[in-house]
Amino acid sequence: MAATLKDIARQVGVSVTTVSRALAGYDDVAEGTKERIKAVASELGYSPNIVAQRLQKQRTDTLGFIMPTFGPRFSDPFFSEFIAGVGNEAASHEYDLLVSAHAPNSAGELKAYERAVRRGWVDGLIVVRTREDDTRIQLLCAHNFPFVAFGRTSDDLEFPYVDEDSETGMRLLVQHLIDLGHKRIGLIAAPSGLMFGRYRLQGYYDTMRDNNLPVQPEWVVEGDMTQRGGAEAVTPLLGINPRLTAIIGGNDLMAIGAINRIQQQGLQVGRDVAVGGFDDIPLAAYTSPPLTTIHQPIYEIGQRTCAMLIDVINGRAPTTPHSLLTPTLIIRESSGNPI
Amino acid sequence: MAATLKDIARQVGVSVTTVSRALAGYDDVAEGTKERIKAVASELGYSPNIVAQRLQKQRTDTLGFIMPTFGPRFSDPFFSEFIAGVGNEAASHEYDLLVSAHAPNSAGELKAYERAVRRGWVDGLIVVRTREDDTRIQLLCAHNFPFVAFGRTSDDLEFPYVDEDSETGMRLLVQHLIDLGHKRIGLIAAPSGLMFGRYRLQGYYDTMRDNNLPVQPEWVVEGDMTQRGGAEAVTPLLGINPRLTAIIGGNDLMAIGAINRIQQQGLQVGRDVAVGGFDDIPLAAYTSPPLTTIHQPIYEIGQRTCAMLIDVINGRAPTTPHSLLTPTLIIRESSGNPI
DNA sequence: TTGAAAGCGCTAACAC
DNA sequence: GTGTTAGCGCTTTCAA
Repeated sequence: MAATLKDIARQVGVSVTTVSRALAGYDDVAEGTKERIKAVASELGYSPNIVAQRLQKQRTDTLGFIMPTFGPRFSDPFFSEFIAGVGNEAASHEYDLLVSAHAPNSAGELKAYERAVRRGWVDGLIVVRTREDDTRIQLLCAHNFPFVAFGRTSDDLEFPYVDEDSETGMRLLVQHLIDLGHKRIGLIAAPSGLMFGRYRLQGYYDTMRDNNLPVQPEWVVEGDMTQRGGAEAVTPLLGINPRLTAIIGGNDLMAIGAINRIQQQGLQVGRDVAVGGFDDIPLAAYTSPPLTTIHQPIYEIGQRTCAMLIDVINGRAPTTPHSLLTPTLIIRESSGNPI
Repeated sequence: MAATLKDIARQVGVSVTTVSRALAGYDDVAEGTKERIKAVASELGYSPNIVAQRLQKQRTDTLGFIMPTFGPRFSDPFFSEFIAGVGNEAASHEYDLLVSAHAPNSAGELKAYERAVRRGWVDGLIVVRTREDDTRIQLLCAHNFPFVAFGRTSDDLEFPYVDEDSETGMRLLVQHLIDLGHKRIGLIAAPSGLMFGRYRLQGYYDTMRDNNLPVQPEWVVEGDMTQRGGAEAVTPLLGINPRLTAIIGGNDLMAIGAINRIQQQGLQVGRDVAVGGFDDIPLAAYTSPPLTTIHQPIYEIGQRTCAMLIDVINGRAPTTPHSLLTPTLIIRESSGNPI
């Protein structure tokens, strides 16, 4: 099959060692030999066997990413953009990216992490969608395994992370709605246990309180982060009397589901009910009406997380082990005019 | 760091070979020895070094997937769902999935394929979004490297693929619109060069012709597969006089962009202009109005492609080396009522 | 300037 | 039953 150092050595008539050194560009190889070796190497279409290199170097130059995915028909734009960011950054440092998927909190998920830690198939891991009491992170910390998280946790473990300031993001959005005159604002929250959901929830409560707007418990409903979940969650919210004048989706997907259901009920989004989202997925600009939302630079976050991980792996202390990005408010039509 | 066979061997007082065999479950190891070895192994938290195993076995148990992605802010639901399908199938066969991303037709892309072929870091590759005159496939065929494509090509190379029957899919959609009374139907086509775009285009032309409906050249405009592309492409289409009564997006993303732009022009989708898409991404059911489209089971396609690749790698001839899936028409509101 | 030898961790053919 | 030996392809001392 593929040519090896041995093949080249035989053909040129030198030792494997010399070939290795010639190709590695050491300058203790005679010019002539080097030339011949290089010629034969390219003639044979040689490239080093990466597995052998890795065994010898005792590192894999591979990063792992275990996607926490619900069900099969899963299609969260977050992941494709995040992977693109991580992947491109990894590639630019000559790292590969190993991807797998497991349902969050499942036995399979934790096993995948354990295997990653023990079997030395990746040099480090990227963890996303952190959870309160996150067993993945506890495991990684306990084993002192290199990783960087996108998101924080509630316990007091010390680890490097990148996160967006969801709380501030949500404050921007809620305040925007309040400034438009809304007082009864509902929220479709992320499933409890997810850290970012918690921050978003906090931002919602705090902003309402700061504006002296009491929140009724039934104004907050949990959704499963999908359009369908958003649509289903909005039904009870619309049944509330007096009617809510605004509804926030804990992410854009749920906001889009909510818009759909609101319209099905014969109400007009942006006039009868204002809607806001969170994430600013590419589609958000193209819904009808276009979605007011909070923008997070997912692609850049992916890059940054990846760069940080590579630093960690190479024993370089990241310049900023905890980086918190401030999201921005994108006002479109779904939040409507002042009332 | 991680425990090795040698560590266990030393501690138990046997040879590395015996340990290897005991752990592999061979029955030519004395019960007592086996017991002790297993005990020490688990005590030490041993798991085999995967890189060493791979070097020795001369296979990586890893599949490669190089995503053809345009620009950074890229977020095609197709990919996340496809990866999930491939990844889960791979995992169930104990294969890993290595993912990277390159712009289609870029130099970097082809290099990535060359490296994959030469460096033995993956046992096989998955190729998607096949193109006419596809250099990736030519390369893979020339090197006899195991791969399976999602999509066909225009040349007569023989290779295993899974594909959806885009032509039939498009026929279903166009006929549906014609049955509703439409005669002037525009199309936002996929970029030329993409095989699936070609089939879809063909399905469009054929169905129009079969219904004796002449097509004006300006009815067909190319878009770049994104919402933005769809929105931009729709502008010239709307300028046509007499106005088109229906517009088809070459994929759902473009259809969604088209809907957006049509509405911005003050026209009502499903009444003034019917719109159809292609793919049935999860969001399609939640646009306003919900999108009439052609459903393809991306997740299953991913699984199937992956399963086929694993067969190929293991020298099993796939039962069906060319599998063509028939898509189905999903009628929602964007195509409107009969006119 | 070059080569022999060892070793990364594992498996397997072949003795004992 | 168990150990010895060799080898996967590569890098890296250390001697020549």
